[in-house]
Amino acid sequence: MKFVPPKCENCSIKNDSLFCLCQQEEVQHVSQVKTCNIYRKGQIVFHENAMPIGLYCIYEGSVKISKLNSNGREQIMRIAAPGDFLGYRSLVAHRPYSDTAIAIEDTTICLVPKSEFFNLMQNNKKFYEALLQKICRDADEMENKLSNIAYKPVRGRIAEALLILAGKNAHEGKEAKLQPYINLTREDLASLVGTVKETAIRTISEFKDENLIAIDKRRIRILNFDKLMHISNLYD
Amino acid sequence: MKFVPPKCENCSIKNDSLFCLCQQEEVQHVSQVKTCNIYRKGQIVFHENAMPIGLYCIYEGSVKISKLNSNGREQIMRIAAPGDFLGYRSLVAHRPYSDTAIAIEDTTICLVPKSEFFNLMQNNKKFYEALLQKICRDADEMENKLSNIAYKPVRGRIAEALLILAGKNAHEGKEAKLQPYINLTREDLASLVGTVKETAIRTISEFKDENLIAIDKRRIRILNFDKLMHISNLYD
DNA sequence: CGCTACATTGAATCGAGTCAACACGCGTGG
DNA sequence: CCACGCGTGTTGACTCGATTCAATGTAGCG
Repeated sequence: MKFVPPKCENCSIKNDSLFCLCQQEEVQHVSQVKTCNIYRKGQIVFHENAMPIGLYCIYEGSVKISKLNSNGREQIMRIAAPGDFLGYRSLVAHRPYSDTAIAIEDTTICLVPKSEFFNLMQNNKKFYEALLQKICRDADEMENKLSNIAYKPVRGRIAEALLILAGKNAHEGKEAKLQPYINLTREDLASLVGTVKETAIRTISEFKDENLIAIDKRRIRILNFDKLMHISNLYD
Repeated sequence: MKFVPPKCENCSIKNDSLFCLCQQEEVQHVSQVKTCNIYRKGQIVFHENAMPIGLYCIYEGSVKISKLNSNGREQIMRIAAPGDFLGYRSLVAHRPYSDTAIAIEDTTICLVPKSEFFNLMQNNKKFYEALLQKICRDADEMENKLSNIAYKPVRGRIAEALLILAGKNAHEGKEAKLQPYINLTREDLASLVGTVKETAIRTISEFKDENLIAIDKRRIRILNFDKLMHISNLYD
């Protein structure tokens, strides 16, 4: 679905993205060659094994990056929010996507063509290095997540996930903007921490009973960050 | 402990490493500025949170790259073999190590100083790109491992780990050299797949009973690759 | 209004972790 | 040369967190 987007140079989330490292004229050029789409809730942005055609940049909404295993179960790697790039790793490595990206609400996403992306990489050293460092940081986060799933009980993993989701949009150096509430299905939340819907629900109920979170209209709002933080660091 | 190593240009595992992308004179220069150490079994090569001082390249032996969680439990991320580089991600990102590297047998490792490494990165585009792609691939592998630990039962994870360990030294495009046998402690094997010693041992015994592997002197030799492959792809 | 997607709760089951005891092999020192 | 200790491997019994299965509730929407 087509959509008339703002110009990149005026884009409200430009400074939340890596584009904040680009020159005015670079951003203007990106703006000219980009395309912009609305993806409805549940719609696929790109699919595992497909070859990348460009760099996706989320303008509004959110996207889950996940992997389907041969069991048919979904493992969500991360939730991407406005200002986040998608698929840069596959793009940089000239490889097919290793994950699938699916909109979890109606989401507006811009697509910067591959060629333009590589132009930026080659001509803007800062941009290149920031990207490289982002990739390294991604790998580190993945390692942490791995270690967590292996050893941290579900209760701690859910607590951690809630904190991370609430603290979305924390970008390089900038203070995290806190989201007022978390709006993921229980199923997605479960898949994000590597468990099943029912277990996630039970844990959430516990948290509610303990007054750590509030639930209105299925959406989760965090009441007690400190306590959740503590639970998230407990190992049994 | 000091050790007189071969010159890099004559090093037998040069072509198993990313140095195969370097010019003769580049390799010679690396050889002049590198230092070489023997690490005894159990000795730490570098420690989580320390700042990198250079690039480690394994000449002989093997090293486990792991993370200690606050629970005191170790999660092994990967086992590195001759020709593998260590710590490049932290080096590239100018960040402290996110893991600890420990020799799991007596191991000879060369250290290329940071400055020399960055020289190579800047002057040799091929080397740079190969490194970048390696980092991307690492992240992909980590994702797979994550998804596995979340959903694959221990039996499948052990089967997979055995296959990977047996197929070490598979480098870009080259055919994997098969290791005759796997020589990890049960504890390390357990930590690699995210379980405990006892469970790993039980699974290994099962495999032995099913004639999928043989054990002599504690070391594991794979007898039936296909069947193990099949088990590794089973999800319950 | 009724369909559909999502959320919730209970009961039964099971995979895997924990605890404890013991076996084996190897190197050191008496 | 043997005894001892230590690191590692092995096995059994018990426990428990988490998944599975099944039934039911609730909200939003055409």
